[in-house]
Amino acid sequence: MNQALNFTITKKLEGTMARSGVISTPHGEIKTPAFIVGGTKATVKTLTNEQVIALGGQSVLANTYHLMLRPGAEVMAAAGGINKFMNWSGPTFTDSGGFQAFSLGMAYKKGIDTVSHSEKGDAAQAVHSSTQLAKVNDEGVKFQSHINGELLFMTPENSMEVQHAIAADIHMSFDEPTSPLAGRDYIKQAMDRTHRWAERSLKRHQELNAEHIQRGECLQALYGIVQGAREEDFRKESAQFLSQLDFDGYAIGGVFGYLEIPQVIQWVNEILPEDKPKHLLGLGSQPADLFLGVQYGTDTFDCVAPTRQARNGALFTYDGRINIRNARFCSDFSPIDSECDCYTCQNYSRAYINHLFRSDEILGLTLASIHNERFVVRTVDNIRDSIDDGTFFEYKKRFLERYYGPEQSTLFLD
RNA sequence: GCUGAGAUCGUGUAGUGGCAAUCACAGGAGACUGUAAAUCUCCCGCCUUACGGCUCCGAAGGUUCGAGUCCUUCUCUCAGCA
Repeated sequence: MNQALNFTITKKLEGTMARSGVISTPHGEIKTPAFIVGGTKATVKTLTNEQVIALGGQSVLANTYHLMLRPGAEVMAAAGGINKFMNWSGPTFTDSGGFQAFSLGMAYKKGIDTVSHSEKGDAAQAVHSSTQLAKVNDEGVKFQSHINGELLFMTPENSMEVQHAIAADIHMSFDEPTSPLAGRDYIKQAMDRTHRWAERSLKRHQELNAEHIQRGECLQALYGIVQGAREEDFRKESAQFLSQLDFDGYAIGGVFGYLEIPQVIQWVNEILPEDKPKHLLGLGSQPADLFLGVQYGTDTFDCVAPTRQARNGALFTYDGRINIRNARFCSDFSPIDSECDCYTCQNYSRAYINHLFRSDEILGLTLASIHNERFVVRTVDNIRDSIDDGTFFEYKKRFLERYYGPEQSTLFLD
């Protein structure tokens, strides 16, 4: 294919921004909407690729910052790219490392989560913190490695160079997400910087793709990242700015939760080119994210929460989330969810998984991860089907009312 | 039987004359959204929504202004010797 990426919309859901489609990459297709599996360090934590495929994972997303630190860009290049390195044959994404400017910067050890509107704990002191491992300036982000303290400097250019060494199918431009505590002045400053970095990312990306052509290699794709926090004018400005640049797709970044999804995503998706794929960065820790994201035009999601929460014992059921460690599951021999088709639910009981967690047995982490990841992957797959057969709103209502209960679910039903 | 060492929260411990309850484990619950994360937070003698109140260092006495701590006796445990 002489194009890095091809996106075909197969069905639009009337009266909404939702659509189903197919993203074609050199490593295969992604049927969208799709949940992209978190594979930060070129591994889906606790799972083999066979398990990821069995739970329906179409594509994985790795992280440039992490792989740059270890094993390093040279090893990734020498391995022949991430697909060969981790033995994954399907489509892949890499995040640019921009998010670590936030998670290792303003948010580092400060109890700032990606959703809250106000500080909790000692977050108020974050602004004056000297413990943060990332500092941003116009040129790039100065990181102190969270592994060994080594100093490194990431720029849009070297993020792209490392991403091309990793050689995923779809890259992200280098960006700066802002803290939920940031004021409008800083949000604007970071957004403008993100725009300049988008131009620099794109330029370096195009140079690197030209080299791929010369060597007869596959082209790689690049998404531009929209920022602007929860500010309507900034979000629209950001979408407008990035629309004029020749990206293969767009990602919506920043830190917000499901309550802001309808507004934030609608603002930008009404402006971004309709025929390009849209990725919602870091959202999908719970069903409301998925339904709202798709309804307002999201084609792909990635989120580490399903696997992280699984490792910490928080498991999805159609009736809401449970903590499998709770005493009440010690002698509960039913599956995590009796309607779930995952390997774990087909073969193991709540009591057994409770025992594995209490005993610190690593199989528990794997079984829990299979379940949670299958739950979100299947939910997005079912959402796609509901777009194709026109039953999206019925499905959404039935799912969310049961999951959140009649009162809370009214927050997402319109 | 003799000698010695011990007995503090469910368990193992810290505390060696001055408001008892440190640390760990076990236990109870919660959080987690582009992974710093098999992590973090809270509770964990009794009562109390909370504020706070009441207990409590094997048992009983004693010394002392004051004892988990010092003394006496007893009970139990462990080790060694018979």
